[in-house]
Amino acid sequence: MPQTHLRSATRYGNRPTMKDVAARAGVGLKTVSRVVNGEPGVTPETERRVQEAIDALGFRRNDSARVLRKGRTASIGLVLEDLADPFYGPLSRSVEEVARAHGALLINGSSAEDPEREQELVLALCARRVDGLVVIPAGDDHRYLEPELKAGVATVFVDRPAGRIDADVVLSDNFGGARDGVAHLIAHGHRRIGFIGDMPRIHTAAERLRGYRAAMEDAGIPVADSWMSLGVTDPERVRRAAEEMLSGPDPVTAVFAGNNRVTVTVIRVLAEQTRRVALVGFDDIELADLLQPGVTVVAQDAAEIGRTAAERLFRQLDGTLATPERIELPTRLITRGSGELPPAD
Amino acid sequence: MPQTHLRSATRYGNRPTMKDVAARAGVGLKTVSRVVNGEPGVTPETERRVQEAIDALGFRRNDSARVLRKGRTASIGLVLEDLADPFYGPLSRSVEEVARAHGALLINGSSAEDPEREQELVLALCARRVDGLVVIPAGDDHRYLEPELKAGVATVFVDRPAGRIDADVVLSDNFGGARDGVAHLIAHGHRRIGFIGDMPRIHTAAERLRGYRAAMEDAGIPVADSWMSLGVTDPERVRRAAEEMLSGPDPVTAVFAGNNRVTVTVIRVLAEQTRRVALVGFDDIELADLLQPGVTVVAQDAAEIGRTAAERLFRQLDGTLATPERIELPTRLITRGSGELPPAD
DNA sequence: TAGAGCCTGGACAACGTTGTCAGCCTCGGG
DNA sequence: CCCGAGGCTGACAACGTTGTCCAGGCTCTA
Repeated sequence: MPQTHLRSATRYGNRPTMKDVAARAGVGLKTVSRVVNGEPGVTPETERRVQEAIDALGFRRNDSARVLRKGRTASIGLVLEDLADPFYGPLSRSVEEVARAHGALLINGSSAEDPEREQELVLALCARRVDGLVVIPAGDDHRYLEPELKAGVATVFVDRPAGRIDADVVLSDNFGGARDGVAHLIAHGHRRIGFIGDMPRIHTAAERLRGYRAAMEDAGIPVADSWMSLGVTDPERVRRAAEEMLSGPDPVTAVFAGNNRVTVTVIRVLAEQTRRVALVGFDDIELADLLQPGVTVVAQDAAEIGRTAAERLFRQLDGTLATPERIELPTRLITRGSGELPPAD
Repeated sequence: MPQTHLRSATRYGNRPTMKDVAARAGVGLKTVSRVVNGEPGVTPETERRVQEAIDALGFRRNDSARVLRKGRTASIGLVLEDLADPFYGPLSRSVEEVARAHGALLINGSSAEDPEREQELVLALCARRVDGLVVIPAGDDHRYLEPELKAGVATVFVDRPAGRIDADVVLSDNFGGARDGVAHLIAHGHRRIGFIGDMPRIHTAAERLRGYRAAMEDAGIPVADSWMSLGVTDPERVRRAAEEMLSGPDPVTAVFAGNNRVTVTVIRVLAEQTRRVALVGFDDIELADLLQPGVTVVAQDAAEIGRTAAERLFRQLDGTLATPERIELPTRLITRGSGELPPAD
């Protein structure tokens, strides 16, 4: 009995289909479809019978089949670095809100900062025929997306620009934010200011470093190599880097931390110091105002970034958008104490 | 020209199909399918030709069609309360890790603690024919899931049990955790201990309240009504509640905070007090160790909860699982200072 | 050298839905 | 009373893929 075999091999649990509903209600297939989709042209009486059959059988429309027929999936993909990072929670949430407002579901995945995994994820999402993609890129070459773009998959990059393709990107003014943060320290009398950041191959890290250098140069302060630590990322190495620049021959009186994880580690190190060292961090951290002293930060608005990106995505889908653009959102310096400490030699 | 009209109405951007690839490679449709899926029985030479055509056309398999044919979607749904809540980031991430290990994608949505929205989301996921669901319930009646369960959708509830249906659930030992936390305060000499928690209709909140009462009763301490604040959830009201129990006629010397949001607000309130008030919070919070004093908490392992739930989900899908079970994970008391303060009257 | 068996490739149906179109039935007007 | 219009309804094909099954060509052995 090939029929039976086929069913057991390809299905598990037998879900009722429109055909089953039609049979039970004694109507045609298409009539069921009309009722399910709220299309006009069905007698109230017929509709009632169909609805009854639907409820009795526990019918649920199969959206895979629907998608196959209609072309659009009403779902968008979000590829980010790590959902466990507090920066991405609100971002993801705001993207979801916008998607919901457009009747779309959100599928997401974490790249774990691995370019290969990013590509794998993005292509899996494309295979699901998501209507659009919001990508926080891990890699720096996105030419693999060209066929998708050509096929009409709306795409917006977030936090960092796409590599080697022309696409929308929404990001913070990393350069300006870092420059302002460092300038803030300079304004409070600091001259020996340390910088701890991620690998400069990451766009945001490079921009923030550039901001640091610009602020120093604007103030006419030459930067010692020992003040900069680039590419350290795990807490242990950040800790060592911080300790070194605090105890070297030319010790810093203030530190600019390149991202939230670095900031947290630096706070721990500073808490152990007897000397009061000023600190400004990029990215806000929770409870920053409750620490002693409060932590001064350059804050990005993750929710706003996500919202902007998602809205742009749907405008691409509406077709009301023309050429790719780069949208830079301002950052905000939040003073809470740690950045206003005077230099202590 | 109905053909043209159909295409423009249902598709946007023309994606190549296996048929197109087959035509270009000069082979049959099924041969392309074999190459795409790595099935055996294709000459290396033929495979090369097919692969070339795939690359040239930028072909990407349409998983909607595949799903329609195969029955399984290799995707699971996660419905949680709010991705922006720091508890759910790690949870979501660990569910995703497990899904990835099983070759599945994760679709997620936030219910915003609204039962209707939860149902809407869950049903949308079912319409997508997700293979399984991990749900952090907002509502307390999940009978609407019965047809889905019967149809074989694997389902695991997290953090709170399902309402009115029999399903797997993975949660923390909320009762035991709260009891231990309060007992810890009692052990440090406190007798007037406040409790601030969410609405008792939420299972976790009710259990934690029960733990509080049990610890007090075990110690033979009668509880004054003015020590308990139930159902407050927004920061402003939590603040008022905390201030009241601190300044009443029978002021508390310690507070047990029922969840992380409450804890944060209580910390702010206590920081303004001259008197030293002890605090133990349910749920860990970031940087809790850097505050003065460090915040003692009853910690849940969000990642472990997510992992456990997801693994159980896939075991349901393997068919290696029989009856629904309730899995309770232990909590961990982390002492950091605030819970060890002596009573100060 | 013939027959058996294997390997490769392709034709075809089916998955569940929706768009198209044609047929039926009813109702109102001539 | 008949005809046309318009409202309901259902038959059918198509979306892109995969499972089944068969044909044809090859190799290997007796």
